[in-house]
Amino acid sequence: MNISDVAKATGLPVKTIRYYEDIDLITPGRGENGYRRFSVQDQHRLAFIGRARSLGFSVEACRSLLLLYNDRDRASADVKRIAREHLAEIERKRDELTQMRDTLSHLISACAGNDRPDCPILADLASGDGS
Amino acid sequence: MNISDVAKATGLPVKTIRYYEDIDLITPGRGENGYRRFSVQDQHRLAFIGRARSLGFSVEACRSLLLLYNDRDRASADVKRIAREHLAEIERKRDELTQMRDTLSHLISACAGNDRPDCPILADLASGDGS
DNA sequence: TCTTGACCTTCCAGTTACTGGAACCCTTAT
DNA sequence: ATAAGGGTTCCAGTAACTGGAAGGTCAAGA
Repeated sequence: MNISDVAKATGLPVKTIRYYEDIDLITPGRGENGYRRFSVQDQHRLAFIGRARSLGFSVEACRSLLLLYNDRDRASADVKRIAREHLAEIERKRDELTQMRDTLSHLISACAGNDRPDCPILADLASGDGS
Repeated sequence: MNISDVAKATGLPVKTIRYYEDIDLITPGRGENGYRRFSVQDQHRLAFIGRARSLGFSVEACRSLLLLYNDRDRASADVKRIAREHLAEIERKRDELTQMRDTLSHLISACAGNDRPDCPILADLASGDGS
């Protein structure tokens, strides 16, 4: 399979797949013409990465997860630890966004949004009293 | 005021303040020794930026907000529009994180986390059936 | 006066995970 | 023969800093 076929199959952009090779997440073979040739394992690996990325795992976390995936002697505890750390980070970010959303929607609803200059949003940014 | 004083006053790192000068968000004066000298307005501007950033506004959005802030003829509608667009983006990201959190916490609770190799987290990443 | 330490300066490189584009080669069909 | 539509490499850019090196300045103490 050529790169665009795998791109279609995995939903990953061609550029991204080349990038993953660049950082040694995958090592597809090469044909005589120099084209990358993707095996079923390569595809599988890319799909794995794509799903891990869609869960927000960093590329380095994906690397660790792939190592564990290919390690028949792994302990599920190792996987769980990585996932837990990631979950904690997700929750931290989500809480941060929740806080932003609450503050911002509060300010937005207080703003007339007309052609007059007085604006509680700017007032808050200027004073920082958070009222 | 020197840069470290302003850093203390605004809570922004020294490096960040220099960076903001670099991208023309602020233009502090200079003393004879070449040191930056921050006026009260500079401080005010930096504090404004810091608060806008903490609400997740991009640096470019901060630039727009500062322009509106300094425009006595602004319409609050312009500010509100920027804030609304930003809020929509925040909500989109938050929803994405929520989705990730739900999936991930589901997988984590299904994983024994012991020294055995079988792991629903890896299984899901490999198969993508999302079960 | 000298020195020490804490400031300050600029400039360059690295971070994350791609993405766009240029310049060029290969294949297939007309 | 040529044109379209693959593929290749390499370089640069994104966002918003951050770290570090090399070096100038300032205030205080011996």
